Amino acid sequence: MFDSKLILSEKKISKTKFRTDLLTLFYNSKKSLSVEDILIFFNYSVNKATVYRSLESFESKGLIHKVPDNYNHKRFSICKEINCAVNSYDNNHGHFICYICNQTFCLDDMPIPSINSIKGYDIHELNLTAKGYCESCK
Amino acid sequence: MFDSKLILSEKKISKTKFRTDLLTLFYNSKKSLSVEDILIFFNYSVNKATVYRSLESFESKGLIHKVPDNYNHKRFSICKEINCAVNSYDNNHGHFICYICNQTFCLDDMPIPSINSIKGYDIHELNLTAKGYCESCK
DNA sequence: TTTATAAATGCAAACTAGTTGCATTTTTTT
DNA sequence: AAAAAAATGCAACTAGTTTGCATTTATAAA
Repeated sequence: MFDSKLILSEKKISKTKFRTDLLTLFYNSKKSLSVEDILIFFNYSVNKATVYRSLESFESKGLIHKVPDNYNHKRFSICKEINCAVNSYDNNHGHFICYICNQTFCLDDMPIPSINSIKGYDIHELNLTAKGYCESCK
Repeated sequence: MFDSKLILSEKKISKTKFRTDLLTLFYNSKKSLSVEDILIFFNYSVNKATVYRSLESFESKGLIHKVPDNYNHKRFSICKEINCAVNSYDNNHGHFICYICNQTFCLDDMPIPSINSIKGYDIHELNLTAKGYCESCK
């Protein structure tokens, strides 16, 4: 299992009640989370600026990674790897966004092809995003 | 060559001076265009609301297609196919965004693998976006 | 060509996600 | 227990985008 407080310690992030609960929420959630999802979960008892700042902290320490979102809003998933690539979409796998529920899923089974360059472009990152109907919505 | 007025007629879009010039700009541009790019080109002589509404019109008629943007701003390219998939990124090819100039290029040479489903997800669209350094910036 | 109908435009105001400054509180370090 | 550092709440702000409405321009009908 995971121990949110221990993980926050290791990453040198202050163990406030909110950040501990937020990290636990990420570990327990099978879904990616938007700022709105988080505010709803905490019944708007936390300030949105705090949410944004916590997410930025978690992301910069490699605890969570950005995932694409149908509305181009900020959305994150827990990193399955110990240390995620910082400040970019996790580039190990593709993502899937459902037309109906707008949920973003990590497709661990869909590895991204490794292409280093094409027609003169020097490629450093490659993101693969699928859209359609997820298991519960189709 | 192309005839912007004829194309607007075919798509049943009013042939105003601005829309004709805008479509011509798209046809002449090797680059994708953001709202800001367009405002600059027209020296801010057109209202931004008009730009947004024209882009929406062009996109819904399949004349232009959305491309990914480093800042999540609206950005479009002319459709090379006669009828683009409406209201989505053109899904025939990948896109490349340059770290330096933030320009988005269509990678016609990078076809997107055809995957219909994976692990229970019903895939209807697949977008591939690369980032790195473009020819002029590297 | 004139008339009427529909679509496009400009402007200002509104909307919304996200950010920032600052005073206060909480956590960590010593 | 005291000092230093980090996190929080709040309000104000930013910037891209959208909307309502009156006016102008383009299209279709007579």
